Amino acid sequence: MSRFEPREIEPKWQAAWDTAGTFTATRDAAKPKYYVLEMFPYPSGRIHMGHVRNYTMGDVVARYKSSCGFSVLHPMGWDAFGMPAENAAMEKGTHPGDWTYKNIDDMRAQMKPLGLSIDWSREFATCDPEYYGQQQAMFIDMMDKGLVYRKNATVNWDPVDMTVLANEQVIDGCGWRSGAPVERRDLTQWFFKISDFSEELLDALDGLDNWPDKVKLMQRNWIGKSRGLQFAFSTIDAPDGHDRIEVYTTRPDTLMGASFVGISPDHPLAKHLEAHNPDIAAFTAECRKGGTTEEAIETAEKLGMDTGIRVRHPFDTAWELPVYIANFILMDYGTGAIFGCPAHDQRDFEFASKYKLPITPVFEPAEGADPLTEAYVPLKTEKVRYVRSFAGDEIQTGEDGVNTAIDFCESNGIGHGVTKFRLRDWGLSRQRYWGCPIPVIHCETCGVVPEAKENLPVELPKDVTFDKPGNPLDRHPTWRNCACPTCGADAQRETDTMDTFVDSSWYYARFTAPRATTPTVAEDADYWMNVDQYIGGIEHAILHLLYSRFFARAMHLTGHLPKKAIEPFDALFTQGMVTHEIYLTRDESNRPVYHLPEEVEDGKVKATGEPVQVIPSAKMSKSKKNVVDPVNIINAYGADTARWFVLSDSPPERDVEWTASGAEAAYKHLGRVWRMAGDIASQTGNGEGDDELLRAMHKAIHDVTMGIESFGFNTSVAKLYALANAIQKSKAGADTRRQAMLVMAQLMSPMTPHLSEEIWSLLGGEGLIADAPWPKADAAMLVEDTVTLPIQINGKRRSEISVPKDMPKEEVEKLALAHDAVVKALNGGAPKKLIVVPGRIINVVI
RNA sequence: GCGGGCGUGAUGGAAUGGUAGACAUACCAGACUUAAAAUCUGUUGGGGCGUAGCCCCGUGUGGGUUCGAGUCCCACCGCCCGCACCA
Repeated sequence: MSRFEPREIEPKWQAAWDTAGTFTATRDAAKPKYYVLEMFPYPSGRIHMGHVRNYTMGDVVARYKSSCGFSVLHPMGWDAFGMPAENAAMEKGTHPGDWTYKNIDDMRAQMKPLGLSIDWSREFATCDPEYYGQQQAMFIDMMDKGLVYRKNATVNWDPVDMTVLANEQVIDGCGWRSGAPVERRDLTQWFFKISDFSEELLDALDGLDNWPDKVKLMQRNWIGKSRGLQFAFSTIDAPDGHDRIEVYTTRPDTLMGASFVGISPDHPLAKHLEAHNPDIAAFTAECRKGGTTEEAIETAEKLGMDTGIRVRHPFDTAWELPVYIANFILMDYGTGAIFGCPAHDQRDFEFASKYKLPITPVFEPAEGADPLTEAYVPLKTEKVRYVRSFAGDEIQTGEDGVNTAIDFCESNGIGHGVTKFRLRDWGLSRQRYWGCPIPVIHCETCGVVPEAKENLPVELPKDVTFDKPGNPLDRHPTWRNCACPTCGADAQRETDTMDTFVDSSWYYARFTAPRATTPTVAEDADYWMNVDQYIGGIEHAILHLLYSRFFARAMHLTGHLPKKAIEPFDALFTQGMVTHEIYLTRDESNRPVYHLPEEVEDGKVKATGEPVQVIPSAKMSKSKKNVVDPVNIINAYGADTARWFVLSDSPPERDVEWTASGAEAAYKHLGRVWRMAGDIASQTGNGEGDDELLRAMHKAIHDVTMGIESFGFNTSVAKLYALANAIQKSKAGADTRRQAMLVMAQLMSPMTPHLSEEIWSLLGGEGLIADAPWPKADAAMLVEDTVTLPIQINGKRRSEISVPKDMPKEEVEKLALAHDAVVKALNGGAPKKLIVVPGRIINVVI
């Protein structure tokens, strides 16, 4: 018997699948369909272990569903627009398109040896004009439906490079290349009206039964529906046109604890004041330093400046409150102005403490709370006694208090109750080259008009330079010039391109008809949509998934998707990352020097013998050099080993740490299975314990199937280890062992398809294992005749008894009470309580 | 800062509120071998005792609910993800 040689087996079976067209997805009215999709990759040029894990999981589902009789669609494409291509262009002088397509070729070549059951005939890249042209057509349709508009929005501005920076390019408030402190600047930008769908996107989450609760919860909080009071403070000594400051609050019940009014540095009043007051201008300029992310704003030191303006409290016109400009107030949420109640809001508390503003409690503090060191913030459901309530000193829950306050204010003519959402419209403009051009034309007479559909795609010009920062489309000599599609006069193209999230918000629909000359084709979309199982990283829990949900709705409104597809992903699974230890040594100046895993052996750098410091498990990243290249693993052990390893041990939703010993172990196990199959192939004759082995086999069918169905691939793998052990130990006859081995090969086939095909053909299975129907467990073989029940005394396990499976509860109780350990513990007395959970446990309470 | 998640032996992990540690890794011991590798077999949460057995402790920390908690609730600690221009 020769050795287990994946390098011989794997290409052979991949060729066999190709020849047979095993994975070509076809519309088949006679079969139920199943659409499994993994989040498509960005073509960085190298696949990494995270890809291997993601696509292997999808492949397990795809192959399993195919065996179960579904017509499966399992496609692959490339999320190909984005900044890295432009960065490469700047650094290496290559064109972003050339760089991207080269990377795609490289990655496809790295991916194919994995033996994924992908229908490669449907492959596309989002930077293909055939794809983004259809996206432009949809953009125009969305304009027609009023889902697109322009408005000013704030961007990160690098004052040295004179360019817009992505959040990622802002490091500690400074531009990543220039190092200059970033400023916030307003630009006119394109927006999708996702906020029209706030309520709908929120409510529809309830119907997504096969999405993780955590993702739905994150989306709910992101959409952020709230009920509150909007009202105005009247100002004293404020400039003309600012005699009122509109405020939105979700806690109007704390209005009697107001101690100041805060406005955003971008509030119209602040902007008016800074134009006339150099001190205020200096302060707001200070506030505008740093990046635009909410994180940067919220974690910055809380700064405030008294404007000198005062407002009157709505319930007591003699009560005056100061108006502060504060850097933590967002212009994007509510009205850009708040009232501060330091006694019951921690952030207001810290602000009031810093600027020596009064702290006035509205309700009695909680037991043990110290109002001098922190705010008392009751839960919505918590009952509180109001001591300074305008609506009566009552005990009620916080939520009731809010509603009472809104009612009271409305009936007294102070504002009105409103519902607000935190969700903002989707700004899709990017001042960059390598993206889908926004198909719009600026005409002096007609204004901003969409490009005519017959002129699509608006293709990116190839002749561009990246020798200076900024958008090359802006400085291209001719591309911008065009004729107005409405009046024919000379006009100019929009040079903003689309956010790459737009590209990834509808690719799932495009896979159903990837070569069509319309965005989708009705009958294909009808047949294949929705995606039955979507798999990807938890980092996409909010933005990508929310945008896709919005886009599917927009596509339905514009006639590109059926109604049923407005929630495009029926089931979602979020998988964890692949991590690895980090190895580092220090150079002469004590700076860290990172080492690749293959350069390290026994805690020492192979080349120098220098001992390494080991930092436990971290996300694989190039800069930390803790990456394992799947290509090396496949070359050394084969694809089946890599696939088996990433499915073993760790639950799919959790991070998995790559270890060399784990990969070695996976390889050894597959070799063992292969040898067992070889042994069985040459065996004949009868043995003993056939029934026992068959029971183990049926139990494995049941357990492995359950594991796959519930995304418990690690437990399926464990059950397959158990079955391998059972077959190995069994003395059963040759036919039975062969039968068990064939079933094991089938159960393993979604995970290790090449080895499974090899065993299948070796033991005389019919056709390809990929085409064989999934085995069914015989229910009769799963039932045990007797069960062992643990006996607990006062909740602690003390003994156990074996009873027939169907023994009535009363008889089990009798047996339990007669049991030695129980009799001894009772010491002649009677138990306080006797709990018998049939088939589970007995608990005697004394 | 805000939102979400996770935490179990030396290690990865298993466990519809019901025998904690399945299955693996590592270690140790044995078989085979001149030897090593490979392979096969077995042991292994910690502590204790009168050691065929029995007892105590044990799922990040501290409380709570329950006949019974790794699992549910509250607080805390640590780590991870997201925060709207990274993909």
